[in-house]
Amino acid sequence: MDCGDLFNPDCPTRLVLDRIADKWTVMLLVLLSQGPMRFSALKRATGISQKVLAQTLKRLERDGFASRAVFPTVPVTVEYLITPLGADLAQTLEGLRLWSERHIGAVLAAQRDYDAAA
Amino acid sequence: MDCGDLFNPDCPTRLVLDRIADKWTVMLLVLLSQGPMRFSALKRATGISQKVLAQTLKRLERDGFASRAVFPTVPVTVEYLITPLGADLAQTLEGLRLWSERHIGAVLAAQRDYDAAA
DNA sequence: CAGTATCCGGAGCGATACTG
DNA sequence: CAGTATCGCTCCGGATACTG
Repeated sequence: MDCGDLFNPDCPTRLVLDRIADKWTVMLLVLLSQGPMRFSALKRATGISQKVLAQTLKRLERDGFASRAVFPTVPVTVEYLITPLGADLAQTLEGLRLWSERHIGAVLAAQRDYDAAA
Repeated sequence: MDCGDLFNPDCPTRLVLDRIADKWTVMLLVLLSQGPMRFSALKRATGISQKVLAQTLKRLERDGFASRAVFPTVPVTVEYLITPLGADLAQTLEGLRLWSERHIGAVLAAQRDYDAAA
Protein backbone atom coordinates (compact mmCIF):
# COMPACT_ATOMS: atom_id res chain seq x y z
CA MET A 1 0.00 0.00 0.00
CA ASP A 2 1.39 3.33 -1.02
CA CYS A 3 1.00 5.23 2.19
CA GLY A 4 3.22 8.24 1.78
CA ASP A 5 0.20 10.44 1.36
CA LEU A 6 -1.67 8.77 4.18
CA PHE A 7 0.17 11.20 6.45
CA ASN A 8 -1.52 14.02 4.63
CA PRO A 9 -4.90 14.76 6.20
CA ASP A 10 -6.14 15.48 2.67
CA CYS A 11 -5.12 12.08 1.37
CA PRO A 12 -8.05 10.56 -0.56
CA THR A 13 -8.16 7.43 1.54
CA ARG A 14 -8.36 9.35 4.78
CA LEU A 15 -11.03 11.63 3.38
CA VAL A 16 -13.19 8.71 2.29
CA LEU A 17 -12.55 6.80 5.49
CA ASP A 18 -13.48 9.78 7.60
CA ARG A 19 -16.70 10.07 5.67
CA ILE A 20 -17.92 6.51 5.94
CA ALA A 21 -16.46 5.84 9.37
CA ASP A 22 -19.40 6.98 11.45
CA LYS A 23 -21.98 4.76 13.02
CA TRP A 24 -24.59 4.67 10.28
CA THR A 25 -23.27 5.72 6.88
CA VAL A 26 -22.24 2.27 5.64
CA MET A 27 -25.49 0.77 6.80
CA LEU A 28 -27.55 3.35 4.91
CA LEU A 29 -25.33 2.93 1.85
CA VAL A 30 -25.98 -0.78 1.85
CA LEU A 31 -29.70 -0.38 2.47
CA LEU A 32 -30.12 2.11 -0.35
CA SER A 33 -28.09 -0.05 -2.71
CA GLN A 34 -30.94 -2.57 -2.49
CA GLY A 35 -33.50 -0.07 -3.66
CA PRO A 36 -35.07 3.36 -3.01
CA MET A 37 -36.44 4.01 0.46
CA ARG A 38 -38.43 6.66 2.23
CA PHE A 39 -37.37 8.53 5.30
CA SER A 40 -39.67 6.77 7.70
CA ALA A 41 -38.87 3.37 6.22
CA LEU A 42 -35.18 4.01 6.80
CA LYS A 43 -35.91 5.12 10.32
CA ARG A 44 -37.90 1.99 11.07
CA ALA A 45 -35.38 -0.33 9.42
CA THR A 46 -32.37 1.06 11.21
CA GLY A 47 -33.61 2.42 14.50
CA ILE A 48 -31.61 5.63 14.03
CA SER A 49 -32.96 8.72 15.72
CA GLN A 50 -34.63 11.26 13.43
CA LYS A 51 -31.96 13.83 13.95
CA VAL A 52 -29.04 11.58 13.13
CA LEU A 53 -30.87 9.98 10.21
CA ALA A 54 -31.54 13.38 8.65
CA GLN A 55 -27.94 14.39 9.28
CA THR A 56 -26.48 11.24 7.79
CA LEU A 57 -28.72 11.33 4.72
CA LYS A 58 -27.74 14.94 4.14
CA ARG A 59 -24.07 14.02 4.16
CA LEU A 60 -24.73 11.06 1.87
CA GLU A 61 -26.42 13.46 -0.53
CA ARG A 62 -23.66 16.05 -0.24
CA ASP A 63 -21.00 13.47 -1.03
CA GLY A 64 -22.91 12.34 -4.10
CA PHE A 65 -23.69 8.89 -2.72
CA ALA A 66 -27.45 9.31 -2.55
CA SER A 67 -30.11 11.52 -4.07
CA ARG A 68 -33.49 12.77 -2.96
CA ALA A 69 -36.72 12.49 -4.92
CA VAL A 70 -39.58 14.67 -3.67
CA PHE A 71 -43.16 13.86 -4.68
CA PRO A 72 -45.62 16.74 -4.22
CA THR A 73 -48.25 14.69 -2.44
CA VAL A 74 -49.96 15.84 0.74
CA PRO A 75 -48.20 15.36 2.97
CA VAL A 76 -45.02 15.38 0.96
CA THR A 77 -43.37 12.08 0.05
CA VAL A 78 -39.59 11.78 -0.17
CA GLU A 79 -37.60 8.90 -1.53
CA TYR A 80 -33.88 8.37 -1.15
CA LEU A 81 -31.99 6.64 -3.96
CA ILE A 82 -28.44 5.51 -4.30
CA THR A 83 -26.37 7.14 -7.05
CA PRO A 84 -23.98 5.29 -9.37
CA LEU A 85 -21.11 6.64 -7.25
CA GLY A 86 -22.73 5.36 -4.08
CA ALA A 87 -23.48 1.99 -5.63
CA ASP A 88 -19.87 1.72 -6.72
CA LEU A 89 -18.68 2.44 -3.19
CA ALA A 90 -21.12 -0.07 -1.73
CA GLN A 91 -19.73 -2.63 -4.16
CA THR A 92 -16.19 -1.90 -2.97
CA LEU A 93 -17.22 -2.23 0.65
CA GLU A 94 -18.29 -5.74 -0.19
CA GLY A 95 -14.63 -6.79 0.01
CA LEU A 96 -14.44 -5.54 3.56
CA ARG A 97 -17.67 -7.31 4.42
CA LEU A 98 -16.33 -10.62 3.12
CA TRP A 99 -13.12 -10.14 5.07
CA SER A 100 -15.10 -9.39 8.20
CA GLU A 101 -17.23 -12.49 7.94
CA ARG A 102 -14.20 -14.67 7.28
CA HIS A 103 -12.03 -13.27 10.04
CA ILE A 104 -14.29 -11.98 12.78
CA GLY A 105 -13.77 -15.27 14.60
CA ALA A 106 -10.02 -14.72 14.68
CA VAL A 107 -10.48 -11.16 15.93
CA LEU A 108 -12.86 -12.15 18.72
CA ALA A 109 -10.56 -15.02 19.71
CA ALA A 110 -7.60 -12.62 19.87
CA GLN A 111 -9.63 -10.31 22.09
CA ARG A 112 -10.56 -13.15 24.43
CA ASP A 113 -6.93 -14.29 24.70
CA TYR A 114 -5.78 -10.75 25.32
CA ASP A 115 -8.38 -10.12 28.00
CA ALA A 116 -7.72 -13.49 29.62
CA ALA A 117 -4.01 -12.71 29.88
CA ALA A 118 -4.86 -9.48 31.68
CA MET B 1 -24.58 -7.33 -0.27
CA ASP B 2 -26.37 -9.49 2.22
CA CYS B 3 -27.31 -6.89 4.79
CA GLY B 4 -29.90 -8.60 6.90
CA ASP B 5 -27.42 -8.97 9.69
CA LEU B 6 -26.14 -5.44 9.27
CA PHE B 7 -29.01 -4.44 11.52
CA ASN B 8 -27.55 -6.56 14.23
CA PRO B 9 -25.01 -4.55 16.22
CA ASP B 10 -22.98 -7.77 16.49
CA CYS B 11 -22.82 -8.22 12.73
CA PRO B 12 -19.19 -8.95 11.73
CA THR B 13 -19.00 -6.05 9.31
CA ARG B 14 -20.18 -3.55 11.88
CA LEU B 15 -17.79 -4.92 14.46
CA VAL B 16 -14.82 -4.62 12.13
CA LEU B 17 -15.91 -1.23 10.85
CA ASP B 18 -16.31 0.12 14.34
CA ARG B 19 -12.82 -1.06 15.16
CA ILE B 20 -10.97 0.48 12.22
CA ALA B 21 -13.15 3.54 11.90
CA ASP B 22 -11.28 5.81 14.26
CA LYS B 23 -8.83 8.49 13.31
CA TRP B 24 -5.57 6.51 13.40
CA THR B 25 -6.08 2.74 13.25
CA VAL B 26 -5.93 2.35 9.47
CA MET B 27 -2.88 4.56 9.28
CA LEU B 28 -1.00 2.50 11.86
CA LEU B 29 -2.11 -0.71 10.16
CA VAL B 30 -0.67 0.49 6.89
CA LEU B 31 2.53 1.76 8.48
CA LEU B 32 3.18 -1.49 10.31
CA SER B 33 2.43 -3.52 7.20
CA GLN B 34 5.59 -1.97 5.70
CA GLY B 35 7.76 -3.24 8.53
CA PRO B 36 8.26 -3.27 12.31
CA MET B 37 8.43 0.08 14.08
CA ARG B 38 9.18 1.39 17.51
CA PHE B 39 6.87 3.50 19.63
CA SER B 40 8.74 6.74 19.17
CA ALA B 41 9.18 6.16 15.46
CA LEU B 42 5.42 5.73 15.10
CA LYS B 43 4.88 8.85 17.10
CA ARG B 44 7.22 10.88 14.93
CA ALA B 45 5.86 9.45 11.68
CA THR B 46 2.23 10.08 12.49
CA GLY B 47 2.13 13.05 14.83
CA ILE B 48 -0.33 11.25 17.12
CA SER B 49 -0.24 12.23 20.78
CA GLN B 50 1.42 9.73 23.11
CA LYS B 51 -1.79 8.91 24.86
CA VAL B 52 -3.79 8.16 21.73
CA LEU B 53 -0.90 6.28 20.14
CA ALA B 54 -0.59 3.99 23.16
CA GLN B 55 -4.35 3.52 23.21
CA THR B 56 -4.58 2.70 19.52
CA LEU B 57 -1.64 0.29 19.60
CA LYS B 58 -3.19 -1.50 22.54
CA ARG B 59 -6.40 -2.02 20.64
CA LEU B 60 -4.48 -3.16 17.57
CA GLU B 61 -2.76 -5.72 19.77
CA ARG B 62 -5.98 -6.77 21.45
CA ASP B 63 -7.67 -7.35 18.09
CA GLY B 64 -4.76 -9.50 16.94
CA PHE B 65 -3.66 -7.06 14.24
CA ALA B 66 -0.28 -6.19 15.76
CA SER B 67 2.12 -7.67 18.26
CA ARG B 68 4.69 -6.25 20.65
CA ALA B 69 8.32 -7.32 20.91
CA VAL B 70 10.12 -6.13 24.02
CA PHE B 71 13.92 -6.07 24.11
CA PRO B 72 15.43 -5.92 27.61
CA THR B 73 17.83 -3.10 26.85
CA VAL B 74 18.28 -0.08 29.12
CA PRO B 75 16.11 1.75 28.64
CA VAL B 76 13.71 -0.83 27.28
CA THR B 77 13.18 -1.11 23.52
CA VAL B 78 9.78 -2.04 22.10
CA GLU B 79 8.96 -2.93 18.55
CA TYR B 80 5.52 -3.23 17.05
CA LEU B 81 4.94 -5.75 14.29
CA ILE B 82 1.97 -6.52 12.12
CA THR B 83 0.47 -10.00 12.43
CA PRO B 84 -0.68 -12.18 9.53
CA LEU B 85 -4.26 -11.22 10.41
CA GLY B 86 -3.37 -7.53 10.38
CA ALA B 87 -1.47 -7.85 7.12
CA ASP B 88 -4.48 -9.58 5.59
CA LEU B 89 -6.75 -6.76 6.67
CA ALA B 90 -4.34 -4.13 5.35
CA GLN B 91 -4.37 -5.97 2.04
CA THR B 92 -8.17 -5.85 1.96
CA LEU B 93 -8.18 -2.15 2.75
CA GLU B 94 -6.15 -1.70 -0.42
CA GLY B 95 -9.40 -2.01 -2.40
CA LEU B 96 -10.88 0.90 -0.54
CA ARG B 97 -7.71 2.92 -1.07
CA LEU B 98 -7.88 2.35 -4.81
CA TRP B 99 -11.53 3.33 -4.87
CA SER B 100 -10.75 6.47 -2.93
CA GLU B 101 -8.01 7.59 -5.27
CA ARG B 102 -10.16 6.92 -8.32
CA HIS B 103 -13.31 8.61 -7.03
CA ILE B 104 -12.27 11.29 -4.58
CA GLY B 105 -12.55 13.82 -7.40
CA ALA B 106 -16.19 12.91 -7.95
CA VAL B 107 -16.90 13.17 -4.23
CA LEU B 108 -15.29 16.57 -3.87
CA ALA B 109 -17.09 17.79 -6.99
CA ALA B 110 -20.41 16.60 -5.57
CA GLN B 111 -19.69 18.47 -2.35
CA ARG B 112 -18.88 21.66 -4.24
CA ASP B 113 -22.07 21.43 -6.27
CA TYR B 114 -24.11 20.75 -3.15
CA ASP B 115 -22.61 23.65 -1.26
CA ALA B 116 -22.95 25.97 -4.24
CA ALA B 117 -26.65 25.15 -4.51
CA ALA B 118 -27.10 26.10 -0.86
C1' DC C 1 -44.74 12.51 6.54
C1' DA C 2 -40.37 14.56 6.67
C1' DG C 3 -38.04 16.96 8.73
C1' DT C 4 -35.85 21.16 12.28
C1' DA C 5 -34.50 22.99 17.03
C1' DT C 6 -32.70 22.27 21.52
C1' DC C 7 -30.65 20.07 25.38
C1' DC C 8 -27.72 16.68 27.26
C1' DG C 9 -24.35 12.84 28.38
C1' DG C 10 -20.46 10.34 26.85
C1' DA C 11 -16.64 9.31 23.90
C1' DG C 12 -12.52 10.79 21.28
C1' DC C 13 -8.60 13.32 21.04
C1' DG C 14 -4.93 16.56 22.32
C1' DA C 15 -1.76 18.88 25.72
C1' DT C 16 0.68 18.46 29.69
C1' DA C 17 2.91 16.34 33.49
C1' DC C 18 4.87 12.39 35.58
C1' DT C 19 7.30 7.39 35.96
C1' DG C 20 10.11 2.79 35.63
C1' DC D 1 12.49 5.08 25.76
C1' DA D 2 7.93 3.71 26.41
C1' DG D 3 4.60 4.45 28.44
C1' DT D 4 0.57 6.12 32.44
C1' DA D 5 -2.43 9.81 34.68
C1' DT D 6 -5.14 13.79 34.49
C1' DC D 7 -7.62 17.71 32.50
C1' DG D 8 -10.35 19.95 29.22
C1' DC D 9 -12.51 20.63 24.90
C1' DT D 10 -15.19 19.23 21.03
C1' DC D 11 -18.10 16.43 18.50
C1' DC D 12 -21.26 12.60 18.10
C1' DG D 13 -25.35 10.65 18.94
C1' DG D 14 -29.81 10.01 21.49
C1' DA D 15 -34.23 11.96 23.53
C1' DT D 16 -37.63 15.16 23.25
C1' DA D 17 -40.43 18.69 21.41
C1' DC D 18 -42.07 21.31 17.63
C1' DT D 19 -43.40 22.56 12.34
C1' DG D 20 -44.91 22.89 7.20
